[in-house]
Amino acid sequence: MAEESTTTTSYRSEKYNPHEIEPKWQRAWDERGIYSIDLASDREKYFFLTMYPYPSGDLHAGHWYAEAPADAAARFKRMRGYNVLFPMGYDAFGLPAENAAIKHGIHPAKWTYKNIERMTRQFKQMGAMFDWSKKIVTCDPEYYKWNQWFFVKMFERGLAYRKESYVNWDPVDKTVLANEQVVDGRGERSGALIERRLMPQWHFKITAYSEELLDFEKLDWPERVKLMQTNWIGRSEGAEVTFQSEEGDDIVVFTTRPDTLWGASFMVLAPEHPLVAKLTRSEYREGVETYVKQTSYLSEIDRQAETKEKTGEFIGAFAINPVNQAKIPIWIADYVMMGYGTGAIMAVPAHDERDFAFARRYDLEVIPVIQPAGEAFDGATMSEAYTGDGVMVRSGPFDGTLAGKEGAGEGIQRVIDWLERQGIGKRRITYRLRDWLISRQRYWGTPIPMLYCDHCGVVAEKEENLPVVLPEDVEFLPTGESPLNHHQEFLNTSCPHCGGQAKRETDTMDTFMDSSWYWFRYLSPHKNDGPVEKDLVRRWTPVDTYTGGIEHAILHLLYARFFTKVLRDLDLIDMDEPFLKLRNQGMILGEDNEKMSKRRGNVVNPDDLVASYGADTVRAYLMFIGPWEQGGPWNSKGIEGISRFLNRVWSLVVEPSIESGGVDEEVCKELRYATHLAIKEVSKDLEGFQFNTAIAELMSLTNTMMKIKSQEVTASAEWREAERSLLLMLAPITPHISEELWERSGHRGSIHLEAWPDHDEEALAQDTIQMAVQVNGKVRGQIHVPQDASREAILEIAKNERNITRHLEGMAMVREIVVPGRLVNLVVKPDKS
RNA sequence: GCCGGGAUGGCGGAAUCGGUAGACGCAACAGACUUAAAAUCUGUCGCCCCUAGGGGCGUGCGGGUUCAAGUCCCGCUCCCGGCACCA
Repeated sequence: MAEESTTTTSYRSEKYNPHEIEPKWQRAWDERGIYSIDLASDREKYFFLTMYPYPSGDLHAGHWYAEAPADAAARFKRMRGYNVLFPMGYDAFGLPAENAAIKHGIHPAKWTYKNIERMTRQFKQMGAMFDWSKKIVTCDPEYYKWNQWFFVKMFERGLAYRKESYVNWDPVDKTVLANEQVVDGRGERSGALIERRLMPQWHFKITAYSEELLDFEKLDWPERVKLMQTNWIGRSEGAEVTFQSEEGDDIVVFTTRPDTLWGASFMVLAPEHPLVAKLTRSEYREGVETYVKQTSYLSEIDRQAETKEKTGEFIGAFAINPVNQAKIPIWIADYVMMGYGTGAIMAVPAHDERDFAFARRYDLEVIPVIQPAGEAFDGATMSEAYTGDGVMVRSGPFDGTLAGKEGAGEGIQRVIDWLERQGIGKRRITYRLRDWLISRQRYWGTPIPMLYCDHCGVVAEKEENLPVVLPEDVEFLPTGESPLNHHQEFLNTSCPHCGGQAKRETDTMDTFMDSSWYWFRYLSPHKNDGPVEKDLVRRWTPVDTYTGGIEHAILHLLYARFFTKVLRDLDLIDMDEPFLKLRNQGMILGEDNEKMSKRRGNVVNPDDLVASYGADTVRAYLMFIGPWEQGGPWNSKGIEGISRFLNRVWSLVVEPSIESGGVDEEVCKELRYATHLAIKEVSKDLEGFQFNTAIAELMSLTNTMMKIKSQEVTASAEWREAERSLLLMLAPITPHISEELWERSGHRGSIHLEAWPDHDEEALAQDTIQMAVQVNGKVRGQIHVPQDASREAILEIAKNERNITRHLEGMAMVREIVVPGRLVNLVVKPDKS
């Protein structure tokens, strides 16, 4: 840096130099420990949580966008007097580490910890107030031990179980993939066509909590997130009805439209339905088996992709409709899913679009049984299914009953009651939600602490033997197969019950397990006699505010809610919900308004930005760009504006005023008004995560101060108040420059330990107010009236305004509207007299 | 297909218990400072008409309610997100 020949002998440079002050204050804060939290303090707690990142290796613009504004919001809470816990950690298990191992021959652990170190350093450059003494790293045995402990507890309670399940199998990488890792039917990594395979897999019984998970009563969450979860859980009310095959086998179907039972003209079973093999007649067996085989090859994704054409196969058998003894053909078709309801449906083509399409394709009967007024359906000529309300017809005892899903639900309820009385059906609620498949055929994850003993069967590892440590001396095969399958020492062990030979489970847990309870662990990251510290949990949770990306609206947030309820039922905690308030930030886009990607070359690198502008400018610009929930495109010119703003604040405080203008009482009063208006607005904005408007307000206050700055004014109490307030309000947003200027303007102690300023409503009272005057709804002039002017007085002044008088000429008054503090509207019409 | 969210200057965005549209910033233009440029400061800045005082139009499109509509209602268009044969 070039030496400037300044006249001052001071050690400090008079120009704003973030590269000098930012590292200086980061060190000072660290040394003084101003952000280390006392969890036992009596002050009111506030748990501010942001979603911990995956340690990919570099803090990118998206991380900054997620964390810097969250840091500002957390700092604001702290200045408001709360004892704020704002922790950070790493979601450190997962596929990329394993891929790096296969590709570059570096061990996942080494790769991960190296990344964590680098990212932590980058986080510190941001100037965030994370208390790093609470850091957790999920791939550390002291963390994942408790994943295993929970797993065993859940196994003991029947909440973790093993069953055959269809999975996305990547034949090249020889592993199961999550649905998100399958793109257009191909493996994300290998590009291979994904197959559907039936494999024994561990599951968590999240469906046991379906109903409770639909209750968002206590939560201040975005509507769309609640809605997405509600849709995902997919509750449907209806009935189970038992049909019978001609041979007397019970075939149970689920329907939400029992009022259409009399219109069932065929039945469809899922190809995997257990009765298919038994019911199929020999002359149809070949066709049916071919069809079943075909569908089994299709992954669920392929099966869903073919939404247009419905296919199926008649199995040669018939079922008896219990409501009218009608004999209807039984088909199999892949549009019926084994995983939902009972895997069997009664098909009512007249009143269901899918059944209708199927019926027309295979020329099956269509029997209308719901008839809206003024129409007469004919099954043979109907061109589409009728799904609306109407009167039941051809429905035996129910003819004439109003039925349907929309308004008149009466028919449905009455039919269900009747079915129950007849003993052929019962009321039933089904959910779309499936149990959580937690097995992953991977290395870099928490080992599932289960064993397979020749004598005792499936047994859980003993608590004192936990953690089941992931062996480090493994060899990664280019096939992508988990090295645990070949690690003899890990694989072969003894049964904790009988002591005999046993094999370990080699699957590891889905990483969503780690993130389902991590926030509890921040309270006692190194506790070794239990997963959580009960006293601290009672005192500090639930989390008051949780922030993160909308992409976790369903999975992570639903799993975390489920886990909280499980922990409650295990008597570990006493709350129902983990996160009281949720806010989602949007996505920061490239300058071309597209998602940032290396391929597009529109990536902005925060390290470079910090190098040219300093962290404070980057923080503030990310907050200024637009509404936080909305995200938006980066603008390399836009950040210049913030840079200018901070330079203006700097010179406002540091540079002496050369002008002299005399103290004007009016000017001081206006300054006080501007200060208190800013305090009021900025407080409101930060409370509501409106960082962009908060900064706009601070800019306005700065502009006002710049305009009136003079030797005399800067000596006034109003100026000192304005300057002090400005710095205090900037502190959460731009912590370094605020601290530096706080010190330079003669304050002692850290600004970050100061209280947030309060506004004085009296300072906002004005003697005269400006009002717009409209004539017939168009603004024609402005008037100034005393604060307490009466309606009559206001009208008097309005009518005498020059331009208004002109517009009133030759007009007759129809109506006079006065909106206090806002405007006057004079409604007139041409005077005919 | 179904369910959400959105559309405001050249650009990012303000303003929604209906009450002066365009705060704040970017870009642009003009001026001051400078030999010059950069930086900085001052001013202009929705479109159109007008010599001025002013006036017309304007928040995706078409209607409506109202003294008053970016905001409420009805009908569309386009964009973004979620779910996708869930019986």
